[in-house]
Amino acid sequence: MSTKQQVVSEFRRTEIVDAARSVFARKGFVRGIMDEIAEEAGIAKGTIYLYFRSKKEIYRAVLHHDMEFLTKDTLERIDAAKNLKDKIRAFTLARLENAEARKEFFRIMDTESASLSLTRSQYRDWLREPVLRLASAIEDASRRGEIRPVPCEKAAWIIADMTRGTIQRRLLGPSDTLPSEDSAFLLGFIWAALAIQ
Amino acid sequence: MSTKQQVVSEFRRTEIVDAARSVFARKGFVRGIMDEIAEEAGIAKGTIYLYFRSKKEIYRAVLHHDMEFLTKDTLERIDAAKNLKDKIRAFTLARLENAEARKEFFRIMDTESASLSLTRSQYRDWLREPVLRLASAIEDASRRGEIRPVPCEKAAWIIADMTRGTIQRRLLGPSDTLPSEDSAFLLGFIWAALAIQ
DNA sequence: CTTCACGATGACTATATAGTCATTTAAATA
DNA sequence: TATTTAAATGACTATATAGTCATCGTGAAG
Repeated sequence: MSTKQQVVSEFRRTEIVDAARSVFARKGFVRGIMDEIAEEAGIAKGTIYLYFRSKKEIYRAVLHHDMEFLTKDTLERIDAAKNLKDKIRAFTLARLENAEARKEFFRIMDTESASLSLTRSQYRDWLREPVLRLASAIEDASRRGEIRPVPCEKAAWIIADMTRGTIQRRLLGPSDTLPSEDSAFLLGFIWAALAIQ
Repeated sequence: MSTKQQVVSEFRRTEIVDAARSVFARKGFVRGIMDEIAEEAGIAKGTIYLYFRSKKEIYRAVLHHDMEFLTKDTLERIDAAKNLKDKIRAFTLARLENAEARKEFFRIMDTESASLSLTRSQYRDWLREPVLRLASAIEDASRRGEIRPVPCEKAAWIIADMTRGTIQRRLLGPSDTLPSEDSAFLLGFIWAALAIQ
């Protein structure tokens, strides 16, 4: 296959995935119908099936692409931070800012679930890596006596819970706070819980 | 309408709601089909439509009934507790224990979402009342100087977030901890964050 | 015992939509 | 330019399932 064809093919796939993301965010998996995705992508329905086997495959492509990015970004930011406090801030801020920049994707994650075997438990799998990274940072800090001793994995998970909840509340309506403000509040709460004294 | 008929009618409705809860918990709203609900209830499909207008109405009946109970139970337990610490424990424990006792319902809440206009934002509406009750308890304690000053509503919401996340983790697989243990961990974390010093 | 009333039934209909494929259109090649 | 090859199209098919309704069965009333 020539390079040019590959480029065109990749372009079509991206077009379709973008349209699908928009439609799924508005309607969910079941009510997001192929005709609408085709219309939004500006192509005929049959064309979609030249690039994807099924509706499920498109859905997976959307989630996989966006999750890959989010996970990568979160991990990089955690790793770039030097101390635990900054790593926690990095985690929350990465999630909050990405949610702001990619509302459609987060709306799918927030809203959608059971439509496929995918998603809810799949979501946890994606989340696991960043959370475990946070957990080991907590463990290190705990061992060094920088924070009080806590079950590090449990602590990491509830940090993720608070962050997700905050994001969901932001998605519900136009929020009057910046991601950085929400992140600061979370960090304040979490750090108070972890700090010695 | 005679009392006897009312009793029979109420019995049928309960039968149907119970079957529907079980089916929806396993399959979700879309894939939970009426034939299966009828079979599980041990009646013909047509009979269902003598007691409910539509599939949506059954779904709503399930959620409404169970949510009503959960909200009531949570509020009662919060109100029964005297001090803030006990109120927070009451909140988390009420949710965790109910999740344990009514896995099917919580599985619907956890899993399902976009299928209807209902559910995700509906869920927040139901949650709001207990959370606000918690928020005002936090405000009282804060004013009395029993805890350090915090934005009470935000704090209440993230307590709810942590609780929900913990429940969802429990639902994913058989958990090796008791609800009371998870509640204790959450309370320890939260109290450390709120306590003075 | 016969008739009536009404809840129960399940085969059937109406509808929505994922996925197909014969045909058309455009691009590449000779 | 003519021919071949591939991509794009959208009307169509196949299927799933929510909801209907003519019919049946049963218990109560007369």
